Parts: sequence; structure tokens; C-alpha cells
Amino acid sequence: MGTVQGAIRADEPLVEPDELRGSVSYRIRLLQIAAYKSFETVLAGFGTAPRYYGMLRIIQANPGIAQTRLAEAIFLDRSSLVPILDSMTRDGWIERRATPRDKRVRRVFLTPAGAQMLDRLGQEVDRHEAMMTAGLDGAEVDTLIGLLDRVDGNLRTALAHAAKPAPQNGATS
Amino acid sequence: MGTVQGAIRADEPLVEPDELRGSVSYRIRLLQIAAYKSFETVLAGFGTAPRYYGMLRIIQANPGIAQTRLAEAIFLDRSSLVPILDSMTRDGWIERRATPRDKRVRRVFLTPAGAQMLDRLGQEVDRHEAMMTAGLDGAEVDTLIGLLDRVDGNLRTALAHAAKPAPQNGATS
DNA sequence: TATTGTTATACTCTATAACTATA
DNA sequence: TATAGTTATAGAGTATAACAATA
Repeated sequence: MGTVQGAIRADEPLVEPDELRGSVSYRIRLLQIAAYKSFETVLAGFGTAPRYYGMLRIIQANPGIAQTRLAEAIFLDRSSLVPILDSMTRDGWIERRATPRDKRVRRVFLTPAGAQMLDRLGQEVDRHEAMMTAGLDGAEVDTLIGLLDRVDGNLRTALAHAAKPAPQNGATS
Repeated sequence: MGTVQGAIRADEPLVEPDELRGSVSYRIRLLQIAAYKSFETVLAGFGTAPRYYGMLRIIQANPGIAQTRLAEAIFLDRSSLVPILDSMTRDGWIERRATPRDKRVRRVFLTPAGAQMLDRLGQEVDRHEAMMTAGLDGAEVDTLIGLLDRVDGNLRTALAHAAKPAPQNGATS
């Protein structure tokens, strides 16, 4: 905490590069890292569910969604979704049911227990969201979301028109 | 493309859950995923440098920064930074120099080649940034960054006050 | 032939713990 | 004792390719 002997910290202040200060993409990335860390911290106790909160809400809003369709919705490969669904099934939050019309398809549903858990989780998520937007009035939040939407639209257009992306993984820093 | 026989796609439209539509954190996450994918797609050809663009700018703005300090700046563990610096050293973009005053410390510098590469890369990054914010005027970009800043401030405050987070990794969906 | 879900596999990124050399 | 950098290691999380069942 105080001035520790031998520590590098106290003397040299970190200079924020101008190139990053005005960059929307860089700020989005840092914000996402912070939001995710905070999210997981606050929502510990819900196991791995918080990490898939978005997916669970999508399942809830689209009961019986096919796996491939769900994978696309969260920008994941079909095969990557399988172990996630396995885990949520073991936890009892979701279930997969066969489809009579097309026996290849398995449809995903929230279980009653999963829906209950999601309600409780949702309350915590709302609290977290309120903390994030503390000090912003409703109009400002709307403005923020509107601007994010327009940036997102630009990106989706660009990605749709772009050639197949290089086969790589995501990174943080 | 068209209506493929047997495909699930065409019939069932995906319902966006209300709980996600108004959520800043969810939108930030999706936006970050899209921005990162687009970033890597556009900047393929620069190898792994784009992924560490932020870090390189920080090194540039803080020549001779100590490794531990750099790791903190990008929210990474000291040990995780080592192989990254090894790789950038092999690429010839950075170098580590011993510190006479404190022989434990190695200070990180951009090489001339690294600075040149970063200039070229920066031009592409600027183009990408311009694409993302296309349709937004200067005032709107400022508003966006200002609002993101305030949300970020809330998160940093919360994280500083929070207990030690659970030991887990980041996720995307 | 094409699609769905699955498996096997490998790769990337990250943290933890233990080590060394310095302080 | 504490700190800076490193190493060894393990764990998430992801994609690719190949497979069986079905369309």
C-alpha cells in the first residue's frame, strides 16, 4: 500500500498513449474485461451459469431452439456448444429433446429448475447492470445503447462483406 | 443462401430476449467479439502484432517500462506476459534490457523495427476505427467515449472494493 | 449429397505455484 | 523477507476434421 522499498510502482506513472485514449475499440475491450471480471466476482455462487447467462436467456426466449441455431446465435461452433450443453444438463438447468419430424435435430429447453435459477440470476444481473450505469440517467443509457448499436451495425456489415477470417482464437490484451 | 431443404434456418426466426436487448454489458460483450473478429480479419498479415497493439502502444508511450508494471497495465499476470514478450522479441519488435540500479528488473523497449511496424499497423488500426464509427460525427464519438468512460469508472470502483475474485478464466458467450 | 449432433484432437491463452537472483 | 522475472504445469475455451444417423 504505502511506499514499499524496492517497488517500481510509486515513482513511475503510467502514460496512457494518445492513440488508445480516443479509440472506441480499445475502450470497448478494456471495458469488456472489467465488466466480465466484475460480473464473475459478483455472481460467484451461481457456478458457471453467469458465464452463459446470455445463452440461457436465448434458450428461454426461443424454447426448443435447435443446437446449431443456438450455436450461431452466440457465435460458437456447433461442436463447441456440445460440452457446454452437457454441463448445463448435468447441472439440471436445461434438457435436450429429440424431434419427431427430423430425428437429426435435438431441441433445447430450459427445465423448471433452470428457469427458477435464471430468475434469481437475472435479479443479480440487473443489480450488476445498475451498478455499471450508476450516475447515468435513462436518456444517457439509451444514448449509449443507441451508439453501441450503430457501431455494432457497422461491424456486422463489414464482417458480412469480408473474406473468411483467419483461423485464430480470441485474445484479451 | 436460399431455402435449403431440411435446414432449420428459414422457418424459425430468432427471438432476442428483452433482458438482453437493454443490457449494456451484454451489448458490450457482443460488440467486443465482433470488433475483435473484424480487427483480426482486417489486420491479418501483421502476424500476432494486432492482438498486442494496445500493449505495443503502451510500451511506446512508456519506454523502458518494467515487465511487472506492463503486465498490470494490460491486466495480465507477470508470468503470462513472459511468453508474449519472448515472441515479440523473436519477431524483433521489442527488446528487454537489464537495469543497472536494480538487477532484478528488465526494462522493455520498442526496437526501431518495432516502431516502424507499429506506425504501419497504426494506420490500419485507424482505418478500422473509422469504419467502426462510420456515420457518427465527432460529437457523437466523444459522447460515446465519455459514456463508456463513466461506465468503466463505475466498474473500476466496484472491482477495487470487491473481495478477491474467484479464480477463473474469461469466456465469450 | 447435405445436415445435425457428436467425438477426438490440438491449439491458444491464462493463472498458479515454485524457482532464481536479487534487494 | 519481499520483489522481478522465469519456468513448469494445468485448466478453460475454442476450432477443425471426421464420424454416425438421418434427411
